[in-house]
Amino acid sequence: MTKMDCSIHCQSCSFSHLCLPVSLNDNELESLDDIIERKKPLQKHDVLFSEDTPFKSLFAVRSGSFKSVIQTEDGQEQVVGFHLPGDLIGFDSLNAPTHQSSAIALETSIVCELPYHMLDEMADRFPKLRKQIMSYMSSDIQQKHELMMLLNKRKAEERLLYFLTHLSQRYAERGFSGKQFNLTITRNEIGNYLGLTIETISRLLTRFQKEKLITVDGKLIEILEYDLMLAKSQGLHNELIQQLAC
Amino acid sequence: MTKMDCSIHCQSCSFSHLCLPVSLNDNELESLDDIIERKKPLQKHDVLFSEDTPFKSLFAVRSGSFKSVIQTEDGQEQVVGFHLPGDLIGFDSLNAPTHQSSAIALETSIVCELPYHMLDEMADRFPKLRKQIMSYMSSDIQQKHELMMLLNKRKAEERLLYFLTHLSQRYAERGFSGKQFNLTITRNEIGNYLGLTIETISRLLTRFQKEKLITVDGKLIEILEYDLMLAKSQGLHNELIQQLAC
DNA sequence: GATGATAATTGATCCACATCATATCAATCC
DNA sequence: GGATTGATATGATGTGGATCAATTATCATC
Repeated sequence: MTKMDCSIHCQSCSFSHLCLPVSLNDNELESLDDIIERKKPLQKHDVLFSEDTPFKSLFAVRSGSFKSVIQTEDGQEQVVGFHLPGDLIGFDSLNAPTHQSSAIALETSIVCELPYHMLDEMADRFPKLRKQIMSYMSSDIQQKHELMMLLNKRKAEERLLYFLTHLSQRYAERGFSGKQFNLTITRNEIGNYLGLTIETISRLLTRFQKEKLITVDGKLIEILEYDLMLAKSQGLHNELIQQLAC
Repeated sequence: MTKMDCSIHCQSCSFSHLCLPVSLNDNELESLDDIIERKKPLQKHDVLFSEDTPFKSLFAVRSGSFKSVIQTEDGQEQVVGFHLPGDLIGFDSLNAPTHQSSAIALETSIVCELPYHMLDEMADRFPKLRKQIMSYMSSDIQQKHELMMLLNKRKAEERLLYFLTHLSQRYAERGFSGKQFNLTITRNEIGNYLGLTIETISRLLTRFQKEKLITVDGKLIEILEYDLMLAKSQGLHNELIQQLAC
């Protein structure tokens, strides 16, 4: 509260309904707000933290977007997540000395830093905060299960359709347009995440456009047939998809 | 404490060092022990809970083993995890009305039931317990990241070698032999988990045996070349593997 | 020990996607 | 403006593992 007035607060953040504040009362929220450190903006490709960075904080995305990547033993990269405003980053490293993944800005972005020792201490005082954190982690685990299914059972077309509809949904939840958005990630990163090559992503985007499911203009994507795309992404048979179209 | 004396306790459990008790003092442990409900043994194929079951408890494996599976939209099954003694099951459902996966016994097994509302309440009184739970969930997330990498970047041979060495390691941690063990899972379930077909698993096991990496006798596996298998599972090139062998 | 049912092996064929090879396009920098 | 670099597109070819098919173990039950 002794900070400069120009600093930004949870109270004024348009994504607080998706973030830790969601379950806190005014009093609790103020305590949380007090421990949060606002950082200066990161530029595209800036590394928020890497696997060498000592684990000291979680981060909440205030604006922009990030990817999380892990390094394989043989030096390759695996994208394990994309983060939009309101998302929390760092849950994979709570019991480790250093971060267990790297977080890299996909565009100019702002994060809120949550020093973990303070958050940890607050979690003991505010049961609701603890529950909220555990709730996030639980959803995270559940989503990874779905992703396992996607990678194991779905073919290229279905994976990319899932990715696009899921992203659309996340944008919509945040008050952005879910129908039209700029990809802040490259086709390479999408492919890496989905276990496909850039060529496959490129070919599929072209095909989806021919099929009038989406329009593509460089990084600008427009979703034309959300319901149909969602159905197709779930491997539903064509007959069933026909029914849906009626 | 008013339970029958014949009931089993955390204090006498040989896997407590891997389970929630690990960070608790005697007093705390007793409180935890008090809320735990011991259940009668489950038989092979018994369902501990399914996706219809209201979420009321976490479960700790006391003996035996389980698989976790999720149902896809189109009715297929996806195995998302295997659980050995000391493991906790149910972290994917903390904020849901019902379980988000099913847990099925792979052999005769015993679980300890941890009623979640009581565990939740205890987590507020015992910071160490809370930290322990969050620590588990964090590791869980981290492991799923590794799994994503495995599914996206590794070919069939590497995936199965990872599975075998990882399983070997987990058995060893629990005081079982890591060199020789009975698979409680079918080749079908291994394939399902690793995104491969049963035929591929079968062929690879035969090949590994010819290459003198393992011996296979039905469900009995013997690990002959752990280090080599681990190196191969990480996609290290043959030259490098040669060096390791020297 | 006969009888199904379930799990595992093994071979032959096929195909979805990777890989390889170029070409195009946009952005940035002298 | 031309050169350079990184992202994208698209065609030709190859292959790892799926799929299909048939056989053989293994296990449970009466």
